[in-house]
Amino acid sequence: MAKQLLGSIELNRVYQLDVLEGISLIPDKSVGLVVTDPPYLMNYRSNRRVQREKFKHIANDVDSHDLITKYLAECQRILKDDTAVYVFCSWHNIDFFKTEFERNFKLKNIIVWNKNNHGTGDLKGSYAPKHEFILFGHKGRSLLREKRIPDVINCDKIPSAKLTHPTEKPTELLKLFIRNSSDPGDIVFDGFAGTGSTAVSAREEGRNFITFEIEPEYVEVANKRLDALV
Amino acid sequence: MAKQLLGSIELNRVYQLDVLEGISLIPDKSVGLVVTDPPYLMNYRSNRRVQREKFKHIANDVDSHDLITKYLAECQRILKDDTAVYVFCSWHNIDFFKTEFERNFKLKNIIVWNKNNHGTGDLKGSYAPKHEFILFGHKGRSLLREKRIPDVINCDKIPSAKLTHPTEKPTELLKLFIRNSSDPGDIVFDGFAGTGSTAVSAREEGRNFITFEIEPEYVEVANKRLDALV
DNA sequence: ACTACGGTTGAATCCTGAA
DNA sequence: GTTCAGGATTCAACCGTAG
Repeated sequence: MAKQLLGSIELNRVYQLDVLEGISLIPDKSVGLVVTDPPYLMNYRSNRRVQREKFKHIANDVDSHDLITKYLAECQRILKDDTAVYVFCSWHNIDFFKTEFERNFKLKNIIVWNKNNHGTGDLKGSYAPKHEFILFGHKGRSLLREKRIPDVINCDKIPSAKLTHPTEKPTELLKLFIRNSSDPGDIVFDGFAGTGSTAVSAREEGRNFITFEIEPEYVEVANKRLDALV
Repeated sequence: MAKQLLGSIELNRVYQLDVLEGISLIPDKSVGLVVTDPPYLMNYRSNRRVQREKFKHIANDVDSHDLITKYLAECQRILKDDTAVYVFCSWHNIDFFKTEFERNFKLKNIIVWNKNNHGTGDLKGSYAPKHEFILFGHKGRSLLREKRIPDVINCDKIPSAKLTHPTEKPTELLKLFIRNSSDPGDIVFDGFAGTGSTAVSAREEGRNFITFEIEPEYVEVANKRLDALV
């Protein structure tokens, strides 16, 4: 297949690049959808030694507020008019993420991803954590393609034995967002690619993608996942 | 039954009073739990004419940020040490409510109330609204009484034909919170009583309550609901 | 195609001890 | 004192296997 270019960026690759460096190469108003899972800024540390030893620490997971601010502004810049944005986050920093999101986009929903299992946490003093949030909004006005879906979505998380990244999101969920807010051939962007779940989802739904990931190990895994699709 | 007093406040009544006026009468560190459903600050107006004509406009529903700020500080003052707080809110102002909540309490969860039916809203451009949030936290450290419950709670909303107040919450949900974070005989506080759902729930769970409501019509309904219990 | 049962897990938090 | 890192702890829900 011939290489497709957008400015100096080649489509349908997982670039090993710092997110702000990479995104600066993308022209204004050129991508059709953003689906992204940035660091939650909560200094995540898995409870399980197996997980701790299996994965690197998550890059930029603390004190990266400024990175998120700049990232969202850049997402706004590169999106075409009348497009959609999906940003994963947890309740711990929902106030910060919502504020930054609303600087750039019209927030339409805080979607709740209701997971099958609940986590650990403060077992005696708190409810069992079972959800994550997805900020959903528009640049301009974007119509949903699928029939109406509620803002609480039940979706199994990936069994830990199959995880390739500590915070990997199910492609089932990502593909739902991609189908619902883009058309075949559109360019989907994710600046925090991890092991490429957004890229894989975009490919499987017949969309193009531009993705960056800073960790070389994850880039390698992402490319293997993509190669396995062909 | 003999009247019980807390300072100059009589327990187990729905007072027709401005919330800040009323709460100022409550002594420091005297109540055991706060479960409250303040105005969401979103200029609520039902889409349905039937609903619009059935209910008065919600008092204090816009430009009451300062009221919420003062209210939460007062809730902090009147709570005993090592107690819990539940504050309903919607995603539209979750950033403001979270910030104000965290000024006064340790936020432990953002509980998602997953309603059975979804609402209307922007049919083509947004996901169907199906949830509300409840900020849950501690003053000091409060242990939950029931076995572990996830932070996504499925609970039917009250059918609109049976609503006595436009934003009435199901007692099933309120009673769950009351059982989980207080003991029989404790005083449950709600400064935005509406038609007395928190009062009814507290009574049914064998707790005492202190509640205020500014709208005389709703106070009357609340008292009828309470009388019907005896 | 069922249920029963034991093993595993979790974007976590608490607690302890060191710096 | 205070912060910080690392190990221990916890249990409802899910998974796989066996019956």
